[in-house]
Amino acid sequence: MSFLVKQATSSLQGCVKAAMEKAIAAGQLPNADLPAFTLEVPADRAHGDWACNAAMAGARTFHTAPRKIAEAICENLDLSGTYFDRCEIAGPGFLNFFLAPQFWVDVLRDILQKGESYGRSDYGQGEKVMVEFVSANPTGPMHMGNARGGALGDCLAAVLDAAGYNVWREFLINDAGNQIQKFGLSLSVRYQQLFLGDNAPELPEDSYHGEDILDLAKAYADEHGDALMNVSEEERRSALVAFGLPRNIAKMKRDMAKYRVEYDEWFSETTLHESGAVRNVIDILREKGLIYEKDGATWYKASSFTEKYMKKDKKGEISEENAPKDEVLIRQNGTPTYMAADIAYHKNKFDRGFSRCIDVWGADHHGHVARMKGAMDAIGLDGEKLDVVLMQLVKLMQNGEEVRMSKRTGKAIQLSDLLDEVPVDAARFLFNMKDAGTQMKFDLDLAVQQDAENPVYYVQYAHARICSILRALKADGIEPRECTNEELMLLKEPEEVELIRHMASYTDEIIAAAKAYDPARINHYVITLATLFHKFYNSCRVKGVEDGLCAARLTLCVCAKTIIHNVLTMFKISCPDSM
RNA sequence: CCGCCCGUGGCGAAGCUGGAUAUCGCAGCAGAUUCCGAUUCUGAAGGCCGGGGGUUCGAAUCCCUCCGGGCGGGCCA
Repeated sequence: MSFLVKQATSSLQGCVKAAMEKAIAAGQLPNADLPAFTLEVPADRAHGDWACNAAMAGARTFHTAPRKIAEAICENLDLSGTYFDRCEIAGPGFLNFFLAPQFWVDVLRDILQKGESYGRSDYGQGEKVMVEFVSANPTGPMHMGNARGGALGDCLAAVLDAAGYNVWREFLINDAGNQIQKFGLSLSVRYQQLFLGDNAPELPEDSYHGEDILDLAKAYADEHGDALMNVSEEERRSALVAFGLPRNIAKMKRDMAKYRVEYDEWFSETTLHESGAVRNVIDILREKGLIYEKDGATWYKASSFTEKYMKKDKKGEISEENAPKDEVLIRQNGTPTYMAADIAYHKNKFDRGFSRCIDVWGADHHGHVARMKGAMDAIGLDGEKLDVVLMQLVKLMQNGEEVRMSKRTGKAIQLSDLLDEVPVDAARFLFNMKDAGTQMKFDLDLAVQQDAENPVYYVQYAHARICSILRALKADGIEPRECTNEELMLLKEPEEVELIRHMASYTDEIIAAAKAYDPARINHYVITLATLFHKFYNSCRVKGVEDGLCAARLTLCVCAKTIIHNVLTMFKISCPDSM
């Protein structure tokens, strides 16, 4: 089912078209193709509820001054059967349409009737989409970037769900490959250092220097003593990995749970190697003649596939410096690369029936995007169905200064540290304040602030305030009730109409956020909703006004409460009745 | 060198599938509560939308170029 705003817009679109055709038939406009035009909500309320640029857009094709066209359209306009009651011509030739009060009444009824499902739509037609996000390396603790990725990915998934997609949340556990080798090596060195002191080997530059590695080595030593000092290096590493990896993964799961992120699946990369899926994609590429051997390694002829997804210059070419390269899939030493595993992983996703896969990656992976999309084409899938949301990195700020985070120094700010200091509500809301592509600063001081400067409190306060009003009136024996049209039409103060207008656009806003993969839009939306409610509250009284108006305003409160509740619940943020 | 992202009042941001007088918050100034929660609201002040060029009826928005900041260009992931 379509929703009211959409209904209003499309009916208006039809009316304007019909009016132009009528004007042509009547000879008021020259016979020409109808221009493409848009309908939008003007910034200035004096310009009506909807504005149309058809007259200006048609100036060229009709060879007529915009205002004349506008007059011709206006004269032939039939608004009966729509929510609009009049049209004005303004400025250079804008057609400004004004909604009849019945529209606002129906918006309120719509919200009341849909309740918790208000905002949901069938835009996505139940299409199966996967959002893979965070997928942090299990060799160490999760950091601030993962905190942003977690909020972003989870909220994106929530928005897609509300927009009618069938959404699956997934975490890829990179429990295989090079970084696991490095993990084993690092653990082994730390373990030996516990027993050998200065005689122990040193930790190589490019291994993991974090404190967590030392902690794991100690934990092993506490439980099993020096048993691993007398075995081969290989055996020692694999024992330590077998000990450390499950602990790290369990910690990631605990952290994500605390962060209120629930995955449908934690997918293990190892299964791709064990099941032969990695070998399988290489075989597929080999059958297509896309594999060759060089320098003892196995290469995939990636360049022509990657090229399709790279930005071309004016001449439609890619500069030499940036020319796509072929990729190694199996190293000289016989181990598959991340590229090989990732191709297999994405094939696995599509094989599971997802028609669209969305990956949330750090911006430092952007070079990988064109390669992965190209690889999908190469194995006979469709790279266009893989969407990557690149997320810029986060700077943690405290006292106006950047708090450095570095895995190397071992003094990294971890996700679990953050969640000890900052309420989950605040973290989830603040990390979803900006579009993924924008660099962001996370202000620790603001996040723990319990006042209106902190947007999540501002929004929660609006909800608590509405609940308080409802309580106060209930104490007087007044409860929300069904209102007549006449009663609801008493809501005509500017603050009331602005509030309803904004509430009417909620479903649209969710769809827009889903289309743009930008859940932060909903945070902005709900902040504005809270602001408009506070403005209404300050200029219109609910309690103590005459019965019909009181009932209507109570309805308005219930509707605002419903939407704030729906947004906060969707984003897994608590929605207090009092604070 | 090449590529990706970003640049909007003192600070932080919204607006970016082109529309009318560029929006909001913070800091600072002036105000509002006998009354539903002041964690709120009202008003004034503050702008060559990084610079320049182009596209057109119209550009913060699209294109080119330059400047400034972040990130990347592995048989790392």
